[in-house]
Amino acid sequence: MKPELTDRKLQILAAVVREYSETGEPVGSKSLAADLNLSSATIRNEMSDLAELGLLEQPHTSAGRVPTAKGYRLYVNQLMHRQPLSERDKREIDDMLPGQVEDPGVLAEAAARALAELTDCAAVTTTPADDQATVKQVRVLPLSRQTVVVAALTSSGLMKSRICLVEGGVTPDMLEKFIRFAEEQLYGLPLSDFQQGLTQTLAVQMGDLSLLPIMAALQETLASAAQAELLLQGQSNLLKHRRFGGEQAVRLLEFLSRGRPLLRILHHSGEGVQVVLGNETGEEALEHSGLVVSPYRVGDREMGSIGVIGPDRMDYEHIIPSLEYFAYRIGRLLSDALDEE
Amino acid sequence: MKPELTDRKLQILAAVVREYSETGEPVGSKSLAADLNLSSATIRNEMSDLAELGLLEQPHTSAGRVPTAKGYRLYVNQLMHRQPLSERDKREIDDMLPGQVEDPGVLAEAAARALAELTDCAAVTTTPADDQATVKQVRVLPLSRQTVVVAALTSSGLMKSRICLVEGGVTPDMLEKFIRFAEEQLYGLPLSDFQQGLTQTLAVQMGDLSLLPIMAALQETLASAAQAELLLQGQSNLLKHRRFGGEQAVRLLEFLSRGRPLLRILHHSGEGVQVVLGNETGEEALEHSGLVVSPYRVGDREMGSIGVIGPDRMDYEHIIPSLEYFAYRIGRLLSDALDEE
DNA sequence: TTTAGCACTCATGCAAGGAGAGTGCTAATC
DNA sequence: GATTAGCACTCTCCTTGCATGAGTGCTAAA
Repeated sequence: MKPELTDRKLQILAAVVREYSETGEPVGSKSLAADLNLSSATIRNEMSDLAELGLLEQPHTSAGRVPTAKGYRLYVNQLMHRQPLSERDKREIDDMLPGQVEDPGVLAEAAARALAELTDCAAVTTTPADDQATVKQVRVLPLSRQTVVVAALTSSGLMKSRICLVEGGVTPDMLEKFIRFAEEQLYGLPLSDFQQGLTQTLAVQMGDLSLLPIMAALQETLASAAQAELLLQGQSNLLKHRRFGGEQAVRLLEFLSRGRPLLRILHHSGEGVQVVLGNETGEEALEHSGLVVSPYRVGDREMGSIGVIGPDRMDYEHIIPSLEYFAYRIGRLLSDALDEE
Repeated sequence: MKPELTDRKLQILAAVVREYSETGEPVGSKSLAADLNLSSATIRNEMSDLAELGLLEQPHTSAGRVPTAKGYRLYVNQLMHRQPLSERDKREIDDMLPGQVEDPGVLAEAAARALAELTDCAAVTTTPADDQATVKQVRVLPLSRQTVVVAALTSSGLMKSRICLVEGGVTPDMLEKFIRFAEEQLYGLPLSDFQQGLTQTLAVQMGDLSLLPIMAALQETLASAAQAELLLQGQSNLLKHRRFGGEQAVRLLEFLSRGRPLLRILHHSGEGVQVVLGNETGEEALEHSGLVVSPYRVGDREMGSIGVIGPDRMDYEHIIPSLEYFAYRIGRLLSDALDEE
């Protein structure tokens, strides 16, 4: 039958996790004896119990102990206490971000770059995307004889555009008609309305099939405005961590560059800062790695995510508050740009 | 005194390069004997001469020979004959690229991704950027109480925008005034005029300092439109090549993500497809790697570059024609979008 | 319940030895 | 005079054996 999970056992687990995070080596009983005022033998007994509980494991018979995923999870959820960010740290982060948002994509990229540098891990952000945002402005600009550029601005401050080929050219008449239609019928509609191909319907409604290609381009533009893009930085940092050797590194980088599966993980994590252990995702490529993820929001609307990807034994106590601050700061900057309080 | 560089020596050099490219192992005299209808002893003599000429070298006394940078350069310049691309290959490439340009950035990214996948190396493209392109259209769209979005379209089909904070808000009057000014004074000017901060001058010319922030945003927008962006794909492919182990891989990836130095290399390479050997660049991070680079053009104007980054012993004979075709195709697609012939 | 002591288990590092690949040189051959 | 066969020599790489040391589990004493 299972041993009981006493308070002291938890303390020992925490100590093992901390030491293991620092050194990356299995931790033995002796190295903890001093810290905890107990003999190594006592600790050995306790560790043996912890192993039985599935919280620690041994790489081989005569090595020290290493926390299991379950052990780590327990630590992260209950044992860890976050190290608050100093004012200095905050200022450092502020300095790495733009003072105001000139372009949401640029902001997201700067944030990812800063976060990667700060944590020595890979960092990922999504560009702000909100399919509840609405169509704010639409413009159609002639580019060449047979092409126009369709541009759309959303209420979330995102500007997107598409080049659109119109066989036979475009007359000023057509443009005006299109713009009028857009103003009357489309302004204020949420982007989510444009995910599916309702182009046809709209074109018919417009009563002019020659505008179909422009309508199609506009729809694609709006659809893409609702789509979050993934910005990845600091992949090379991952290689520095001994944890990712050979095969594993290739798999991990390849996974990250695939984009979609990573997006899914970002979306599925909940409210505030979340720790996701690689093993828990079922993704083979994420073995031995961990993510710390947080959404950022404008007002009470989730606009995107920011996250750190590193070895599962990264320094959560420090990274979590940093990430939290990043998310807060990004939200703040975006809100400022949109005049929202 | 130096041995003469006979025809047969060149043949042997070529054979060494080819075999080395395939296997990555130093190549011995025996393995070439069969191919060239000579005894291994003869080849040994010749190889010894080639070593004296600085074209081959030995990792250690009793290993086979490896081409030096000089040897590789000679091979690339004179000995290699490109393998023409099959129609099938061309179609495959066509299928991986969009059928028409909807957005230049998307095209560049798709090309990089396709190229990386095809070559199993890293690939890089720059977004089209031409500082001789001109200002085609300018728009200012109100976003919120205190912000507007300044958008600009260039003659090269690039649409860029910036969010711009205007303390105190913006009146329709101001907007109209600004647009009129832009239409009259700025349309047709080359982007290169906006690289330096001539904002002040223009604002004074405009006679209304309250428009200064908008003018500044416009200038930044136009400056950024002249700036090529770097799109990198397939970094993880590099790790698969045994050539990049440990330290070297970190340095290389880190170098790539730095961006600027890579841009410099892309810009400095000449007319058509160029092979750049890492050693020749003086960049330590590029040791053991090679680049194949080509500009792509619209009309006779260079708009950007596309390149492959891999181990210096990559398969140039195949990669060069592929890259050439990519460059041709990108140029073609862009030309189509701009109605140029 | 805690601790000291001890036998036991493995990973790791190092030295020695053998196998194999490839060379350079010399002398024979075409 | 160029080419080739033969051979001694040099190095790397792999294997094996052995010593070392960290760490454990168990038992018996405190």
